Amino acid sequence: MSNSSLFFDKCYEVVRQIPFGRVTSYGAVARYLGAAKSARMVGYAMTASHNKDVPAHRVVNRKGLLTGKHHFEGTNLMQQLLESEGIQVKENQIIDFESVFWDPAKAL
DNA sequence: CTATTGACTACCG
DNA sequence: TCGGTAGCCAATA
Repeated sequence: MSNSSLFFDKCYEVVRQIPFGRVTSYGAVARYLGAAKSARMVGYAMTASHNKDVPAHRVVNRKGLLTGKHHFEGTNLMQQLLESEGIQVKENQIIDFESVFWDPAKAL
């Protein structure tokens, strides 16, 4: 059952609500959770999200850069997943990032 | 207990 | 425009 008292689990819930073909940033999630200064914690939570049903590949830094791709299997799995959703990625950076950006604060 | 590290972000020159 | 630095908070050694 959902222990939403944990900051990590809150991150998972938000990330899980990211619609198909959209992405968001660590800071956006952190800000939505009321911890704008804890963007690093969101990324830290993603490291532990391997066992959860969390589309961590849809979460990137505020520049649209795939900083966490090294945590996925292989070397380009994260990019491949994004491209599979219709998101163009070049040099570990999402193209037209603003267009695919999904803000939880606005959507929720 | 302190020090180091990290899937970040904002500020400064 | 761009690179470096500081602040941030939790986990790990």
